[in-house]
Amino acid sequence: MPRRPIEKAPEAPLDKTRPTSGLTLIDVAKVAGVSPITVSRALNRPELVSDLTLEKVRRAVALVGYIPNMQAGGLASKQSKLVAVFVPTIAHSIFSDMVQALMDQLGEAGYQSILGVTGYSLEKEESLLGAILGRRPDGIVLMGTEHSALTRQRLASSGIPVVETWDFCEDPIDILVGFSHEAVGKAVAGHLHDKGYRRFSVVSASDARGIKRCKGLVSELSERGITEVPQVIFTPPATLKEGRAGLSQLFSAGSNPEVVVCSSDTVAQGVLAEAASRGLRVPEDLAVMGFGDMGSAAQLYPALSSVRLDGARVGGLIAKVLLERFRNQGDHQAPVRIDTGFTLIDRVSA
Amino acid sequence: MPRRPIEKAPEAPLDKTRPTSGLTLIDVAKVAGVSPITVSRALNRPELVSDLTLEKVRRAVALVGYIPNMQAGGLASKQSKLVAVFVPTIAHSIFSDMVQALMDQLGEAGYQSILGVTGYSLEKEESLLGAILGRRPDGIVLMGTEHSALTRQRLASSGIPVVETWDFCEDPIDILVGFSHEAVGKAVAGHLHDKGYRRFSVVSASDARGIKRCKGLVSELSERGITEVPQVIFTPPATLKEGRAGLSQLFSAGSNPEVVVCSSDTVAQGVLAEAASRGLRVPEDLAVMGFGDMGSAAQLYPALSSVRLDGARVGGLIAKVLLERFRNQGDHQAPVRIDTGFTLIDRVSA
DNA sequence: GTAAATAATGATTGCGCAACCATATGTATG
DNA sequence: CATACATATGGTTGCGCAATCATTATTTAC
Repeated sequence: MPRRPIEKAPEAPLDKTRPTSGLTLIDVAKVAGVSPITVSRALNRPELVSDLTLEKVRRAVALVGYIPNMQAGGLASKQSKLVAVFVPTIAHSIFSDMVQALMDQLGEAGYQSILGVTGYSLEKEESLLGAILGRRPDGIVLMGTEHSALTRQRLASSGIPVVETWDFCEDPIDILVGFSHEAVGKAVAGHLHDKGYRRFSVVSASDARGIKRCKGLVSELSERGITEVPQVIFTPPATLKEGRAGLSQLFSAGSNPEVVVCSSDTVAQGVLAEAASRGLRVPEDLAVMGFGDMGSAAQLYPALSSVRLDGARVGGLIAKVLLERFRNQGDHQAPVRIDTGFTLIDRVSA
Repeated sequence: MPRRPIEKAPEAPLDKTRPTSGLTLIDVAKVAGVSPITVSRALNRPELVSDLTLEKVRRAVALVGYIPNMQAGGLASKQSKLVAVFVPTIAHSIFSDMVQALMDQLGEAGYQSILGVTGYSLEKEESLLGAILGRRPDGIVLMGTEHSALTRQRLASSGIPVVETWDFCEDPIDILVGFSHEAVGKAVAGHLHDKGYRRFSVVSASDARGIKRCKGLVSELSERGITEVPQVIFTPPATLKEGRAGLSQLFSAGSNPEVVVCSSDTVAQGVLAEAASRGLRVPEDLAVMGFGDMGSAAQLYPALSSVRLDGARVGGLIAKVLLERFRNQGDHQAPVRIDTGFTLIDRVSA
């Protein structure tokens, strides 16, 4: 192993700190007997290099165990190959299918994801953004369309492709891939009303999107002549516990609902559990409607009616749009607004 | 806003062609009227800079909206401030509390996390590692202690602090923070046996840790004279569906268990659902034991007995150990092996 | 009052890589 | 046979920053 004689420090301390990581293009180039830049090309644009050279380089890379330093590459090329993804939470989340699909597909294209957990707080989102912009991500994905003024301003002026998702609005920052929560609320109201339900109630988290769905529901019901909709609104995160407590609160407030519309399947599970513990039959005594159609909804007993969002599809769409943007950098980019829609899933519970 | 005319740059043309990302230390330095390196110091080691200068720099940073380029900083300082976290899945996962706590605490110390989703596959883990090592993370966190030979070799020779977690073994790569799954299996067996159960059965995912728990259970039962333990082993991911199917399979195979020990609370929920659909009373007709004590366990009806792992605490411990390592780089590092233990939670279901 | 220590700032260098341009070699075209 | 023209490779430069050393005020010690 060639030791580099340095002008000072004759007793160079054994660098046990960084064995493999000390390797550079130059080391590989020496072994392969080509110039460093040829090694770079062989790795990044192999079509520009002759088969013979390619083979030599590949052999050398494998021999010395070289792993390119993406920090250096990114600095030189101004591409980080990083996408920042902001989610409210990762625990038991309705977003996880979407995030997983997104990460998978970005990963296949050589992009890695850095996750920011905002805890449903716009302030947290803002401070996280400050930290993450330092990494110069090639793209940013945000849940929802509500952001602080500074967040919006920074994002807009950053020149980085931004995707807002899991909601819909008229004035997105950049790219929009999502669905209307008001429309979900209205659709649920219409569907349940058509099935004959009249005494509605809501147990919902107080996050922006839950509130929107609730408003949509109330508005549609009101058009159908129903104005009394008792609601229990709680602070996220949504857990079974909130669901159980929610139903209890409704009863103890004197409500006598036929159907409880919940802001998530998890909340609905809590309502189901509470109903079971009170000996209520579902849906005869009490109907329950979920949201999200997580895998569990179909498997519960009784099977939970819900609203399917197909997170994996949404995640895939986002990845596709982003990768498209990355490919045509500089070109004029047509604005992208995709409504991913939703599907009512009619099962036993409502 | 008091502007101080400095000896140079009277016509410093703020180039608005590049949004925010074009700004460098030099731009800030010009505005602040100091040298670039002083700006760097003011941001990274403010204690070395006079209050007056600090103020000038801060004002300039805010004025121009400068955000340091961490790629460049990392290249120069050989610190990425990045921690790679490998998880089998992020969806509805038992790991999410741990990951969230880990990310939170690392984030407070200025470290961001990059997530790798391995899908319970050692090959995927290996290929992801290849991609992620290119980022030169300052630390790596892995679920479990089973890894491919190449993964182990690469990690060991990378010189990067590695944490293996959520399991325990005798020969960790580097740092180990976890608990013994065999011990969990034995403890569950002992506990249920003491409560009087004799006809055991298992519904478990086939992941390495689930199998270990199963083995521990069987071994302890065998010491207590019980040799017949029907098992249903399925391929991850674990969902309610697997739980329902698992119980069905047990019955259709002619088993008549008193208690079903499950590899996760989610599976247990599935078993509960299947039991409910068959009109079985829990625990009178069939007892059910979960694993993980996710928030939902206590809220189910009937409340689910389980094994608590306290993921948040584990995540916090990992962050603490890692940050400690980062602080004392170069010094000799004592090996770290932490057994985080577990707690049996006795509720209604078993 | 001078030497020594401290505090505050600046100048230079190089981290590892890709963009850009320049330079060989061939290979078709008339 | 010369001009164009593609194919393959190398040289040089700079990305934005922090480490290292050098320098200048400012204070302290005796």
